[in-house]
Amino acid sequence: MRKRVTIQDVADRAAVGVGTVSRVLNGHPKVSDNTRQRIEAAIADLEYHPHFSARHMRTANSQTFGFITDQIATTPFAVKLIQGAQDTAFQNDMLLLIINTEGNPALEAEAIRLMLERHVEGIIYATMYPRIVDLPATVRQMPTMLLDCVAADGRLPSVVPDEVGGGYCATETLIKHGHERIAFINLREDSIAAEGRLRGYRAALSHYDLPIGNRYLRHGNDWADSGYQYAYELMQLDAPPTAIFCGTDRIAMGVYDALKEMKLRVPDDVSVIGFDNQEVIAAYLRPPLSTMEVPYYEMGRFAVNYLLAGNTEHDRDPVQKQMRCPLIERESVMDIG
Amino acid sequence: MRKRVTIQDVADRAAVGVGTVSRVLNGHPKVSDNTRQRIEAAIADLEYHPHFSARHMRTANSQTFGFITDQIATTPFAVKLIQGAQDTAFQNDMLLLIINTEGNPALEAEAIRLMLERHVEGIIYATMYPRIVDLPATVRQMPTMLLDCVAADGRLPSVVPDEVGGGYCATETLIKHGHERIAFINLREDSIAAEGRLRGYRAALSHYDLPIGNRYLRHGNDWADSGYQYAYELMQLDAPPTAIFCGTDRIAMGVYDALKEMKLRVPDDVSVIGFDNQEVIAAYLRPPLSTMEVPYYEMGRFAVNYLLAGNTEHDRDPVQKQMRCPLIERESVMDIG
DNA sequence: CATAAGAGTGGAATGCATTCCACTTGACTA
DNA sequence: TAGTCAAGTGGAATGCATTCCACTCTTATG
Repeated sequence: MRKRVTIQDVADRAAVGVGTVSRVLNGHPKVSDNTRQRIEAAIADLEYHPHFSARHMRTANSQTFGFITDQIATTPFAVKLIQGAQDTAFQNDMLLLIINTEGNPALEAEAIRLMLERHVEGIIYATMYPRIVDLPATVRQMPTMLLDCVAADGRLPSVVPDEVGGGYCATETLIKHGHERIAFINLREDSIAAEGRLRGYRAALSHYDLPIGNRYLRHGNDWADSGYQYAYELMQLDAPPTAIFCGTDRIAMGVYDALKEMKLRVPDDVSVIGFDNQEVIAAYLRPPLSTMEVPYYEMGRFAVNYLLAGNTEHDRDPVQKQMRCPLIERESVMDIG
Repeated sequence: MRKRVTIQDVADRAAVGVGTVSRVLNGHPKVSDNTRQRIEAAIADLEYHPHFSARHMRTANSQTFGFITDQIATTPFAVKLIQGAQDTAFQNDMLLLIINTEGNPALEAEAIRLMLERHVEGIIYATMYPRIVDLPATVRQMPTMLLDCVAADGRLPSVVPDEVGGGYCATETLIKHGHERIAFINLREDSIAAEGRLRGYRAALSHYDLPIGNRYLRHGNDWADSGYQYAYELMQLDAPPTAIFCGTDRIAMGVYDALKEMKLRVPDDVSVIGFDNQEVIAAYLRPPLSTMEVPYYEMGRFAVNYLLAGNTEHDRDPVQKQMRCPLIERESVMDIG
């Protein structure tokens, strides 16, 4: 193994001082063109690469963000969050150090410690569904951004999807297609997502002067089976709904199955709209499912950009960004009658 | 911002030399208990954290692996690969630096450069479906492991799923349930996965003395629509199959739809078996789909363990590990008749 | 023409943990 | 009792890029 090429070797070869090489490396202005070229040639000749750690002994920036997730495997959404963050970071010459803690507080503390030690320039803490988190106090030592969650004390900046807006938009879309009896099979009642989507559903009904009772409202468990079960239940009502808004695409999957068994066609007999835009489901259901997309990629992007912008006023009034959920139109919604 | 706590501060507080503190930090043996305790107390008091870069100036180990993926977002499998690698790394005090290159060669070279600069102790290069890759020569400078792909020249260690074994097992399972007319709707013909699964299918048929013509064989596009289309086609044959093995769970999703439309029940009329164990589909189809699982998590784990073991004989005969795909039994297969 | 102002450059000091040589002590051996 | 050895310890040297002060030329200014 041959010895490492250092900045001194480059300086020697180009017959300049190390300071000048460093200036070229870091794009400082006051270097003559002639010198710059000689140095660049030397760098290329020697295949010199700066030593990351040596560089960061003097400068604070590690060009690295930490990315902590509570659960990766359970949901496919994680990837988009990570990818949005990763792409944006990479475009800005930053790298992401990723640790998955499975929500285990001990691992979490350890993860933060390791990141602190490596002088990450900021930490993104992402959860796989919106919830309230309470992070170890150690994170306050550095810029931190919450992704898909909010701090218990509201003292950390965060990005979450605009659940209310999504629920509103889905419902309004159905209303604009002439539907008046719109059912909503929501996901687990005790989640932030469920609560927001429900608020949006009600707001839309009320805005268009439709009744907002609980007749057409159900709370499922976000899996397909509850969609299946409640679709049966709803369609057996005296005045069955003409449209069903589902809290997740998986619920919609169950709804499709039930409707098919009842010989009802989507969207001719019943319009269906989902939530999440979980590609593998929504795009391959027949007919393809119209659904609200949660902009995970953009959320990841936003988080990194925020950190990059260096808004580190931790304490007073950090951003609590709500990201709009766009409607992905496919073929499961049509005008009534 | 108060000044950084250094090892010197700790040494002063504990009234020892820096060398001794370093010894405690790194668990070297020759330190008296008394001294060790004083130093540990000082570390705790001062909230001292070693400076990663400084440490790393003298020692080669960066405690970091690089993880490069060609595509993250397109498939939900990525997460498992990442998680398996991440968990295993973390358990061994290593961190993962993750870069997603979307298969763009320029980004790939840049990613490798950045990782080289940071002195990662190894690189894992993961693709989202099994294929042959040709990596920039720069990776040969450090231990490298391929995940779900193989090197064009076979000179890098790799882990891939045992596609042949998976195809064999799926087919054999159906045979053992008494099926003799077993269709196979494979995925895109030109992929390594398709080829392997087909070989396994044929091997099983042949091993049990069943005809291995192409009558029941179709090549789809791995989406649901080809499953839908070919299921119709197959069931209209003179002697329709009694079981359908699908190259992906998405294909199985389409098959289910077609069978339902034809009023055929799964598994009573037709048994179905998938491939991939894509949870959101397989577990929520009705009935839940039996399918072959690709052990992504274990593959990630294997890759890290291999790197950890420090088997760096790049050149001569690197491992080409094939990971067994287990059968996940659900409810879509039953005895014939 | 003297001098001020810049441009360009060299290189010592710096940051922090590790390593290793040299040293002190106390215990044990002959 | 002198001599040997291991355990325990201190601290200077080290690794490498950045920073900043000091210095040398040019070029412009009065």
